[in-house]
This record gives sequence, C-alpha cells and structure tokens, in this order.
Amino acid sequence: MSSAAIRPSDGELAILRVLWSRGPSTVRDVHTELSKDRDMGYTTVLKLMQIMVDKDLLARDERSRSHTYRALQGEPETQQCLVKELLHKAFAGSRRALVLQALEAEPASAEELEDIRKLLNDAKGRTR
Amino acid sequence: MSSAAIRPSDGELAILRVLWSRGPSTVRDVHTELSKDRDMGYTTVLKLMQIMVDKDLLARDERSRSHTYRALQGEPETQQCLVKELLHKAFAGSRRALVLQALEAEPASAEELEDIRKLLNDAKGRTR
DNA sequence: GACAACATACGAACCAGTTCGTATGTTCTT
DNA sequence: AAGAACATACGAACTGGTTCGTATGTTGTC
Repeated sequence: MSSAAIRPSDGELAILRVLWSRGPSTVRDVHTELSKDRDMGYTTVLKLMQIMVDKDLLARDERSRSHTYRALQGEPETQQCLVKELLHKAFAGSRRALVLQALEAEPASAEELEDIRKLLNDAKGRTR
Repeated sequence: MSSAAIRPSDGELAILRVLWSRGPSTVRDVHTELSKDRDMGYTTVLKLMQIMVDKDLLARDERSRSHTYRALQGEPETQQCLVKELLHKAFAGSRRALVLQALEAEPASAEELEDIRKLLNDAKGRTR
C-alpha cells in the first residue's frame, strides 16, 4: 500500500494544481500558468519545484535540457490529506459541522445540492 | 454586519478551541488544557495569547491579576473562514469534491450520513 | 565564433509563526 | 519580613516557507 500523502504548503499546492491539470510540465510551463494569477519570478518557481523533488512531491525527468516535472501524488489523496487535517484541527472531527460550514460559505445551487445528495447515497452503501 | 473572520494560525486555533469550549479563561487555564495534548511552556501560551489580542482575535480583561481572555470571533465564523480558504486553494471551489473527500477520509456511520442528509434538506430551503 | 536567449544551481534575505529564557512585579504563606 | 509561588512583559532564537539575485552552463542564431 502507498504511503500517506505529504501535506503540501500553499506554494506547493499551487504548483501541484498546475501539474494535475496540465500533466508533466517544465518550469516554464508552470511559471507561465501561475503568472496569470500571482506575480512571481521564474527562479522562485524553479526553486520551489526543486525542493518539491527533494520532498518526493514531484519527480523530475532530466533527459531534455528543460527538465519536465510530474506530480508524485494525486489530487484526491492530497485533498483528502488536507481535509482530514482541517477536520481535526478545526472541527474536532465532526464532518457534519464541516459540511455545514462548507454549504454556508456561499449559497449553493439546487444542482450542487443534488450532486452532494448522490454522494451520500453512494456512501451509504459503504457504511460500516 | 461584522467584518470577516481573521484566519488563525494553528497555534492560535488551538487556543481559540479552548476558549470556545471553556468560555473566558486565564492563560493558566488554557495552558493546563493544552498541556493534555501537546507539551508547551507556559510563557509560550502567554505570548501567543498576547499576540492574539494585538490581532483582535482575543479580548483581555485586566481587572484581576490573572488576566482573563475571551475569543472575539466565534467558532462557526472561524470554521467557515478556514473551509472557504481550503475550498478555493485545494478544491477549485467545488464543494462536491470537498464533501466527497471528507466522507472518504474515514468511514462514516449511518447516523452521521443521516445527519448530513438533514443538513442538505435544510439548505435546500435556502437555495437561490 | 560571438552574442542573445534560456536553462539549472544555489546562497542569502526575509517573513510569519512558534518557542522559551529571563526580567520584573504582585500575592500568599509562614 | 522573607521567601515561594505565580503573574505579565519582552527580547531573541529557531523553523519552514518563500522570494530572488547572481553564477554558470547550454543552445541557437547571425
């Protein structure tokens, strides 16, 4: 079985998100993408991605001059890791309270609620 | 309307949790409570709480020698602030994905699922 | 071959959060 | 009145994350 997901920092998460959506990418790719939102230097992204390789968050392919990086942990695992952390740090483990605040964060559309309802039905099957 | 909740750091959140559950408390109270889990010095807690007063996270009553502190922002507001942040940083705003990972984080009991279902029904009334 | 463009490497500064030692002042006990 | 116990204040060190300048090497173009 695979080891638990590593909790990424904010900057790391931003990079992971690019990699998850684009697939394996060069530093330049990622930097270009991130520059749409924030305003950060190229070498900043480079350094961060190098650190992430050390932490086993990313793998690097050095075969071409512009190294290509890929995420070593998936989006759902990472999300779950972060949710679990928040659940315990801020909600004393109460998923009910967490869902409540998630729903109240912004008004939900009817479709959105319906989607989530389906989720619950699926979960019911897996109940212990 | 009240201003938006301040995002507390991990240490700050731990202190807020104590104050939410105990009500207004002294540094000693909080330190005693926190010592059950972590192992931190008395002055560490003191310092942190002083900083929190500066940040308007806590209010301090200095009338007695042992000052008493109370939380200036409520648990739900704070939770919502944190959830909202995670929602955007890690879930691209998809509450569905967030709830999914929350449910999969640990197996849910049937009652828990039922509770959450009720939440959804209530939310439906408020749909826009 | 020389110069521009572009790549990685890496040290150093900076920031927020955390931790704690030490100074200092008050209260309580005997 | 002296000392123990306990309170706040605050400087300073340490940490992890972030940012970037600068050095250096490679590629591509004229």
